[in-house]
Amino acid sequence: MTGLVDCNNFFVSCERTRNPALEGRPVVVLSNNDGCVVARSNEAKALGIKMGQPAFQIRDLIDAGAVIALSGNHLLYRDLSIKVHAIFHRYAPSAIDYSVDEAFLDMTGIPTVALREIGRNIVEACDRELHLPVTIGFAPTKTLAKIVTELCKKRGRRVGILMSAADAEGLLDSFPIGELWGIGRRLAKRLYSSGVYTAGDLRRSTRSAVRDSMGVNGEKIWNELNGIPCIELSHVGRDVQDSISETRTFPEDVIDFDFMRTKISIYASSCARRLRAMKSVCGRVAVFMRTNRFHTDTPYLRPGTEIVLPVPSSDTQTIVAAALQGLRRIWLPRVPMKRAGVILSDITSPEALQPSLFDAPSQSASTSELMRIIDSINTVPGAPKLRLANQLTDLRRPSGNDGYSSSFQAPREGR
DNA sequence: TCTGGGGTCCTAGGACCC
DNA sequence: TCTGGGGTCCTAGGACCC
Repeated sequence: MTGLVDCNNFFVSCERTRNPALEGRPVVVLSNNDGCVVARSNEAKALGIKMGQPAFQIRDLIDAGAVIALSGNHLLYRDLSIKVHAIFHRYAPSAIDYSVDEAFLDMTGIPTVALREIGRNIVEACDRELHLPVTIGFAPTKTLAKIVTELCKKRGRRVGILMSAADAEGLLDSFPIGELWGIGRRLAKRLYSSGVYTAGDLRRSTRSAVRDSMGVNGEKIWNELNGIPCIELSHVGRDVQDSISETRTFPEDVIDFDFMRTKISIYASSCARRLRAMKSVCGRVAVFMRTNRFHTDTPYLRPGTEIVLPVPSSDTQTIVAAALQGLRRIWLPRVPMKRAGVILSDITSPEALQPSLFDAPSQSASTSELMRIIDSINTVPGAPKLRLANQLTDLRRPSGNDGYSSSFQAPREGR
């Protein structure tokens, strides 16, 4: 058996731990730039507010006080995420952290009576210690556990158990295909057109038909619905990630190269700092820009490129230089850009590094020491105390919500 | 007028190897 | 005129998740 434990309306619940007045009221948490809804209380869901809905579409409700809209406080969410996962691990013999607010629990060999007991203990501990509501579903596979948890939430229950896939018939027929784990908007649309509307419909399809139309992932979902566990979470709990990125949508379109260069430099150095925190190096630095995809009167452009470093590195100066080299390559004069970002990939540990036969190692002992000292000074969250000079152009122009002071008066380039 | 951010995985096609 | 087969690796794009 597998358990899935999931925090209810996580970001909203986090806010409620700090402000009990939010209890029982329609609350949403908004994304960067207060752009769209990324978390909703049950009361907000009841008003018909959708996940990802643009904030301007519910502006009237907010202004009228019918909905409380909060900007995200991600330091708080991270802190509570760590604490709630610690509770999951305390009560489950083996837990795999799956997301900021979810974990899968390995319940192999646990008797049914103990399942319910463990489930209740976790729910009560999260309530008592953190005031965070959680829901738990147990089932023979991860996909079925996901379904059980979702149905529990809809029915206001906190613990649910599905002993075998054979018992799932009615459950699956009531579960819309578009809400199934692994089925997104595109696949759902295709499935509707072939007459598959529920998880039950999918399970009654033949394995080969599912394989042909949905590939290996579809086949895995089909297996899991039939009680055959086959989804491995290879990427979770891994010590190094595949990629590190920092990307932003700007409040206003950007045409100014200096402004864009400043932003790319800031994103790249932030990625480099996170890379060093993982004690890793990267071999590739990608940079991209996007025009506004909602403007139908102009073409949607998304130039991007990738720089391969001669020697993998975690040095801020090396990574920023590569990102800016990429930016110069893809820059389009006079084309307004709405979004941009930096992605580091080909991440390895420096010990595993194969040094180049002919080139001098790019990361000397002295730059490593410099980075160590800079990181130790920049430990406080928010705007770093020490940064590269090319991040110090005038930021009075559109700045986005990245923690950097917009009133900072800085020397122009060359000083 | 206003529309998020950080990830992973799969697939198809091209380049290349022996 | 006729021109192999079995692979790997890389990349871009698409799809998905929370």
